[in-house]
Amino acid sequence: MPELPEVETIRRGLEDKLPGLKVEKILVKLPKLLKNVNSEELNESLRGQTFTAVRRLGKILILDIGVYSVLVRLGMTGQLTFRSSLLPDTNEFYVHPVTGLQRAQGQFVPDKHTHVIVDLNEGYSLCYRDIRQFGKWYLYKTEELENSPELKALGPDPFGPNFTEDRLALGLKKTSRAVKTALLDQSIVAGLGNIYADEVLFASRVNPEKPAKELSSAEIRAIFTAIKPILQQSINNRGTTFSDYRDADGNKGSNAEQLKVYGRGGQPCLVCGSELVKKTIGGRSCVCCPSCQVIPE
DNA sequence: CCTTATGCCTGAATGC
DNA sequence: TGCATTCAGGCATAAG
Repeated sequence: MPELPEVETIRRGLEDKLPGLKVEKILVKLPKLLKNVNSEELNESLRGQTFTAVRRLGKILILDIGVYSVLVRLGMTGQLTFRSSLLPDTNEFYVHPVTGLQRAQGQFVPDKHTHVIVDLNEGYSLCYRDIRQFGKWYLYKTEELENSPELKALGPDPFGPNFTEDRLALGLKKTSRAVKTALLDQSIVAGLGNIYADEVLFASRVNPEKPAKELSSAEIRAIFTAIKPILQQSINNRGTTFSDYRDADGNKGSNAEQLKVYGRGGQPCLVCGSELVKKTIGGRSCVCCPSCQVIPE
């Protein structure tokens, strides 16, 4: 599932390729994906416009195109890949003789789960594939972006200037929900999903079930201190691929092998050897160590 | 205002 | 073998 590191990896991949290219036509095969615009309006607004930048806030991808910005939420299984129609649909590693564009093994090929194809000039295209169809697209004028409900609802991005220990403490101290649930709340901190929330809580040795408002200053400091390094490590590894996540070139990330708790329920804790426990907190699965993640002094 | 539950979705894994 | 059930979870929305 694409969380901050996965979305950032996709962003970096697209940033290398999209700026300067023009939108020629957008084919939307799953209309419900578009939340505040229809297919016709999307085409009328963006046709002939040029990509200028690719940004990210939390798990939201922002494609700046002319005076417009497209917000993309990848949901659970969304994939956004850049491809060239000049390349054959094979799974072989391939370098195009003219463009030099590399096509890695396993790169995405359009299928029944491909819901949007953005045709660009130069024979390129941007493809959106989403098996579970939880993704959402929005269209705004860039100047109106800051007033969009989707961005206004976001708390600080961990790599942004507003992410401070005090700000995190403020968010956590106001809710009685389990700290695990609070870390998944995008209005408290934007970008954590189930994988990295579990990893952060393990690294900070905090009990995921502890009500957020009862956290000590030391626990909040530990959580704050853990967040950026864990996300940065995953970005360095190009994200975590369990099943569906792919980067902008269609490649998997390699961070799964670095995970300490997520996906390791029933296996031994890498710190103390205790059996890691999988439980449900706030309706979401959670893996933690019953002996490491006690309430520390 | 707050928290919890539900529905959206498909495919892999499991059960009989 | 095949069919039904369960699970995965980001997030909007309904319900409590």
